[in-house]
Amino acid sequence: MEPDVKAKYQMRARILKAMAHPTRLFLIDELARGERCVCELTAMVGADTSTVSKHLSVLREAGIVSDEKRGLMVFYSLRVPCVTNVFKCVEGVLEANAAATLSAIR
Amino acid sequence: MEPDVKAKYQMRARILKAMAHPTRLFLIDELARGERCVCELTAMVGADTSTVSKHLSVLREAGIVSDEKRGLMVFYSLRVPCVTNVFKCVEGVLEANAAATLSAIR
DNA sequence: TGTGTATTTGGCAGTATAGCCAATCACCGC
DNA sequence: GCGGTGATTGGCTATACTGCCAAATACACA
Repeated sequence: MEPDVKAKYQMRARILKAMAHPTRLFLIDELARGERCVCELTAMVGADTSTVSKHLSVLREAGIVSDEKRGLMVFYSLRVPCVTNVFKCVEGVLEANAAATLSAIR
Repeated sequence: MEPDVKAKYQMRARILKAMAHPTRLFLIDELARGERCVCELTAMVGADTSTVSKHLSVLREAGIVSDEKRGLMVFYSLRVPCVTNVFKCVEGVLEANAAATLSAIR
């Protein structure tokens, strides 16, 4: 693989890696519904504030979400709407897997 | 997060995690063009055969690719075509990032 | 049966990631 | 300015991933 091609796939992988975590997928899904502050998200996730904050910063550094400080609170929102399309595909894989398992049993 | 909701996101994350690696993205992209044997892919990637084989098994276990042995060689192919749609979204994020960087400079 | 080729598996060392706690920073109201 | 609240950062340990080498497996053909 040539260096420039490799760089291209590294950039793509960086984005996907940022998404590839259960908590971060949940955060994306929730932010697809509208902006949320860290406190709300922390309550939903049920983990330490610092943990959620770090997950959000991973998503921010990947350019998937953006943050905006208003008073004491920081509000996060989805920056790229199509991210939810990724979910459709992922669920397509899951369905295909389920179908394959089903036909294997039969 | 309730256990069943958590499980849902863990499954999704498993699929994305399988994709989130430069070499594996390259393999997916190449397999989108048609089936390839391990030897071909190894030559293209330029890594050890064992390394490529392990990457392929990660994709297989996630249900993204399927393998078929014919003679000495094993041919891999994309099992779910929509995976390439994910790329479009990822590139959308990359473009948005680039645009943001650009406007920051100006 | 034996040799050679294609692929997988086991094992190891280096690196990265996750999640908690503690400490710090940023901002508001008093 | 001061205390209080929301969020981020630093640091630590446990866990997972990567990529190579070496060994094992699977198959074809002589």
